[in-house]
Amino acid sequence: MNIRHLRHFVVLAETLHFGQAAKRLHMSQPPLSRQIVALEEYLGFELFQRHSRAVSLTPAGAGFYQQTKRILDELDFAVRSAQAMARGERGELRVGFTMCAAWSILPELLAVFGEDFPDVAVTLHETLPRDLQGALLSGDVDVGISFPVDVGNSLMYQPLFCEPLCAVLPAGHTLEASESIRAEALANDSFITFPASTAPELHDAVMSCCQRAGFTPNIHLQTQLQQTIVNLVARGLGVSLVPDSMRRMQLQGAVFKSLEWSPLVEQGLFWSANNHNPCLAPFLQTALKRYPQTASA
Amino acid sequence: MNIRHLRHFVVLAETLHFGQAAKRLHMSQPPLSRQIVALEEYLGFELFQRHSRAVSLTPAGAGFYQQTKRILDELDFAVRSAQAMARGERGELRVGFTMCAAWSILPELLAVFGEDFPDVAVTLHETLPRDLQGALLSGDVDVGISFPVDVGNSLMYQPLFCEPLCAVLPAGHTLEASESIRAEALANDSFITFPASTAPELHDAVMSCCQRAGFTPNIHLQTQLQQTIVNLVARGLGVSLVPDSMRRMQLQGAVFKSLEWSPLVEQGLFWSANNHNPCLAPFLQTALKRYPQTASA
DNA sequence: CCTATCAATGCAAAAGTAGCATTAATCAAT
DNA sequence: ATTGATTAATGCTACTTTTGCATTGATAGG
Repeated sequence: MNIRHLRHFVVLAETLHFGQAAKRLHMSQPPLSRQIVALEEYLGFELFQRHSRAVSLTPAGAGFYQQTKRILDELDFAVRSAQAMARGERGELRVGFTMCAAWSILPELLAVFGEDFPDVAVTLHETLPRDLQGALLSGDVDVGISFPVDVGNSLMYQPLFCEPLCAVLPAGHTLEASESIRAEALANDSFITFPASTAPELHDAVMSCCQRAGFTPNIHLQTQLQQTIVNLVARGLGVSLVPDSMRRMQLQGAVFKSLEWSPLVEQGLFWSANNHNPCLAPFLQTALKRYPQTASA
Repeated sequence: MNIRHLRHFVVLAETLHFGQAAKRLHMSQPPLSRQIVALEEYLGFELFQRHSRAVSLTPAGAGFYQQTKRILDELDFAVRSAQAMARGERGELRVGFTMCAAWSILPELLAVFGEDFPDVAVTLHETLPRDLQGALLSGDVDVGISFPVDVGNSLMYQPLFCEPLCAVLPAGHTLEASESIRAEALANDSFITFPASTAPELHDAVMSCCQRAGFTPNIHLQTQLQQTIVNLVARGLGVSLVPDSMRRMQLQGAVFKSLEWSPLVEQGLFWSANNHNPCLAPFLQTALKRYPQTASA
């Protein structure tokens, strides 16, 4: 039994005329007759009743027609669906990201990707920057969004987005009224930061910002997440320099101030060169389309 | 694309080893390789990743595997189901029957048939004896259960069951206490009968019963159905002779009495010789098995 | 560096499938 | 009743596909 046999059978069942069915199948009538006979012999029962001048379905043939038509449709759908999966237009994509990405580019990336590829199911995984590399290499996630971290040779990186730092102060701070401030003005404040190992690149940016302003920050408290830092600042426990996108976190008691000068902090996409999830390429492409890279580092 | 391609693909997707898959498919390894390549070329994407020493499914291949496996299972089921339909073990059977059959052999026939052929959906159609022939010839029903009526040449008949008549009297009738009665005793009662055209054979039986007893029944009321006759008798409107199986109609006010002599009334199966419903033969066979015919007219 | 394992390829035989021409059967119109 | 037209089946040959055997190519492990 062949798919062709079945397709021929379906057409014949619909036309009930060997000649016309053969025409619709772009073949001559004799082979169609033979195909049907062969199918009947394989199945072990008659599909059609050959009356003198007319052809009609037997009851079993009619039942088989309904099933066969449905199954052929499902097969066609399965083929198209698998082809879409191969093109990455359909499937699953697991995205690992840092909290900072969640406050900056992640929502926009997901919105744009979801518009272009509505049939890709995206699973989100909050990840600390230092865990991202392992998650990518072990295959737990397909793509990561984070500050640049040390990449092994099988990990790829594509920068997407740069933003300055901004200062976050507790309400009532002497600088609350200023439009924008200089980092120097915070030289005597107590700082809330995070361990260098959590996000080296961002840590470097904060430190270089202070160094350029001629002071070493007076570190009072350390935590992991930027959003925790903002929370602590809001409770009056110190000041900090955080990525500008953290402004979106509108928290009573926390005031964000632009810096007159700040290094740029970069975020981008990481992925494993060994990952063959076909949804990965479309995601990278969509991300680049949304955040075009003018030739820079 | 061929069903064989798909079956080969499914086995390979399960073994992930060309050699073992080929063995399970009772073929050698090279044609299997070629089949898979051909399938991949037809589909337009890779189903498997060929690593140095291992074979693994691509994401699209994994999706296609699930669909394909399900579809092949459905196809196998459709084939078996259609084969069962061709054998008459599955399908639909429309049974036309008279009210008298409903009171006598129909329930037993349906019970026996339902046990042997649980997957045949039986549709019941109450029919007046005179309408049965038309329903059979037009294909509205597949088989009829009735008294023998005039059969055309394309209508087949198989007798199944014979039963005597019995008398039905209103409660309080002078014969109420008798164990069994002679028809002569009803010579002066007013009779409730039915038109000869409704069921000629049964009508003949009633008339011949009275004739043999030496009287012509004094017909007071006529209706179509035996059950209506019994109802009218129960309301004291007369007496009647009805098939013995009508005793099952236990109606207050109606008393059934055996006759010391009665002609036998026959019921049997009718069907059209042109009807090719495969469920018909199993039904006839089951009926004959339940009501075996000792060689008689 | 060699060997074992596994998938791919070359090639010839076999099987299956197609089309053309023709036959067989039956209905419709003389 | 006879003829003609229509429709499905059959005979036959050419072509395509599929198979198995033998072999090659590639790679991981000893």
